[in-house]
Amino acid sequence: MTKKEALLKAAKELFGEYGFAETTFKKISERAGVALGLLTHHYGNKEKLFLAAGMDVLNNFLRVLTRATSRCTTGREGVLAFCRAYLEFSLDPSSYWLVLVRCSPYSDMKVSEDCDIMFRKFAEVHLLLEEQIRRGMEDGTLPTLPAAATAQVIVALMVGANRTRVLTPYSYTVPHLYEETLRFVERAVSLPNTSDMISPASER
Amino acid sequence: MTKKEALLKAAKELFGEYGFAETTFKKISERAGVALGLLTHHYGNKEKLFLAAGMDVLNNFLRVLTRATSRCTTGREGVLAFCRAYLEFSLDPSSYWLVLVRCSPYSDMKVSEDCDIMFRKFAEVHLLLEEQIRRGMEDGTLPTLPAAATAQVIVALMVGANRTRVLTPYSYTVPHLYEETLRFVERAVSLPNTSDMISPASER
DNA sequence: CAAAAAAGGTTGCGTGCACAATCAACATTT
DNA sequence: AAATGTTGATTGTGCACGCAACCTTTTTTG
Repeated sequence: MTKKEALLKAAKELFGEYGFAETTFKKISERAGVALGLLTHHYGNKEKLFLAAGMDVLNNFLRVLTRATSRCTTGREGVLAFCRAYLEFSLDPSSYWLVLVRCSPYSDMKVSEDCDIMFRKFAEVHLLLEEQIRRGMEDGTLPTLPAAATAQVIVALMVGANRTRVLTPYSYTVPHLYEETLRFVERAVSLPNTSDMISPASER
Repeated sequence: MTKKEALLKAAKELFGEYGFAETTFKKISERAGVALGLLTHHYGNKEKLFLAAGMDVLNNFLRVLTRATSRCTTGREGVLAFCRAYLEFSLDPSSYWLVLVRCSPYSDMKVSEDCDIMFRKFAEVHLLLEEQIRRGMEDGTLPTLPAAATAQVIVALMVGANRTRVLTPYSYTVPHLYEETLRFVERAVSLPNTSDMISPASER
């Protein structure tokens, strides 16, 4: 591992633990075991460093989601696989997901122009889910829905469930929040079962 | 308005605009039009000031939610009124909702023991929704659901939808996100309509 | 190939600034 | 005359970032 990589790793750890404002150059360089000056040399300034860390996490995230959905045979399965992969990723410590929860252009940091590439990346996440929804409407596993809006609602639910789980003290959270979240999505995108006794015949 | 109140108002404005870290004593006292020293005199330190601001917002929030749900005649209506009131409150600039979105023990700030009263207040919000769900299961307007978990999921959806709407640049958000969010909830808590052609007779 | 030179990586101390919090003096109210 | 409210200059701290010196690797050149 090069020193540049060690710095990025340390940055991901610390941004996730302490948030943007409370993470200092000193802490990062110490945890990475390199000289303080290397930070500005490699990454310019603190904001750019954060951007590098955040984009790294986001790229892995998108890769995982893409892989998870590509394995599904129906649109409905794709949607549920998307949600499952989202929540699973956020629980994996090695994903450094906390970086995006704690800092991010969403709360802590002032949104600069550079941040736009993060939003664009997030837009790709939405688009991926949107595709699954469209697919589900075509293959008949999902009801007729406004695809883009529904995708955004589902992602919003993932965001909220994740924040609740990760940032709220344990004693205030319900035991099986994620499982219940998935069931909630399933119900919200279930087919109207008016033709309950007809459709089972359509199995191949 | 006393100077103490002016300070709290300015604090709510600025915490919401800039977040905790980027809001300074100087900015606050200038916007409030009072001397800098009054801040520590009245509120002790920055964290306590934030706590005062956040709790003020939270108390109004809980009051609004309570009023909105108390007017409903069924549990299902209560749940939907809760959601509508939640989202509406978050859009009202005079509610200073952004304080809780931008700072909050959820992201920016380090969680101290003092923050616990905020979590307890939030727990009351969950409890309020949970009551509506229980009521709906009793009066038959909602299906059988795990009340506490479902309440937490719905609040999570509110959190996420709100963050998407408020923190994401306009160009990346879908036009009617909130309306679609409400429809999503309606579908997720709808009664199984297996007895579609029987129940319409049960109208009074 | 060796010597020289350039380029890039690495060091940690120095600098200047922005900030939270203090404080002593002054004003107003009780 | 005591208590409480109000002032803003001052203080000390912690920080991001600059910088000059040093080390290591690659490139150039006779």
